[in-house]
Amino acid sequence: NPAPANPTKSPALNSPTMSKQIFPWMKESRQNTKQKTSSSSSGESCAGDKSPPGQASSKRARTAYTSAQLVELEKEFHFNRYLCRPRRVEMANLLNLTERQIKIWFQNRRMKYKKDQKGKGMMTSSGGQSP
Amino acid sequence: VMILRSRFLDARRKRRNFSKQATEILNEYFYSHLSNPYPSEEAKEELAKKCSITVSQVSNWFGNKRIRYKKNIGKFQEEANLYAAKTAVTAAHAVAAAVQNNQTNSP
DNA sequence: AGACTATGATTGATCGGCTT
DNA sequence: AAAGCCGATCAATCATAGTC
Repeated sequence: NPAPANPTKSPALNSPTMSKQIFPWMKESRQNTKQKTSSSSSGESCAGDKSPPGQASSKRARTAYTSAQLVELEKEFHFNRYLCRPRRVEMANLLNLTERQIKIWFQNRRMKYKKDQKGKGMMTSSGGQSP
Repeated sequence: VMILRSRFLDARRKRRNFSKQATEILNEYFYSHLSNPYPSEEAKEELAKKCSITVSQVSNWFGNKRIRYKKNIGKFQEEANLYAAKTAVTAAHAVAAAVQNNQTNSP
């Protein structure tokens, strides 16, 4: 989003009651930045991508994965941090999720793993307290 | 489906609110950069240090703040004005100091 | 004490950039 | 050219802390 050239660089806002604008980041609710002239289902290579009843928006509702699904995914992640294509297809069918969802889950899981590793690893010499 | 889906695997329990000063610092940054409240990695690190929290927590804070702010701008109007005025005063002091400094060692 | 709101954290999913 | 990965962000949701 080309930010509209900001004419007023540093205004000396004196009065405490004003200065509220609607900057670009406050708008657009995602999934809109790229308006191709024509609308079409995003090129998905995953089979089984059910289009929402009817049509309209691709609300991509936040699907809540079941604990069973998460357990399987977690188990697989412990085995391989990365998934090969065949295995992904297998899991997609097994867990009733799309290949895309499996792929995304592993990506997010890797990020989480990395973040966790960051937090650990630096303990001076103090133990945890517990009131 | 599967209500009470986990109960475990959820380590988000035992949360503690940030100190008043920390929130103060974060809000100061947020409102003084309202046109683009996306601190760089370096800025996040600096904020994290000043607030005595982690960089992730700084990221979470800005993420939540942005979403909640845009979701209901009106609700934050008061807060926005408060911090806008605060930073204006700070800026005024800076300018005053600069001017004085300029006068003392000028041609 | 209980309902309601504020707030930090988690996570499924998207966007843009870069690599293979 | 297409597919995958990464890093950052979004947006919905969870669970708890604070307020009245």
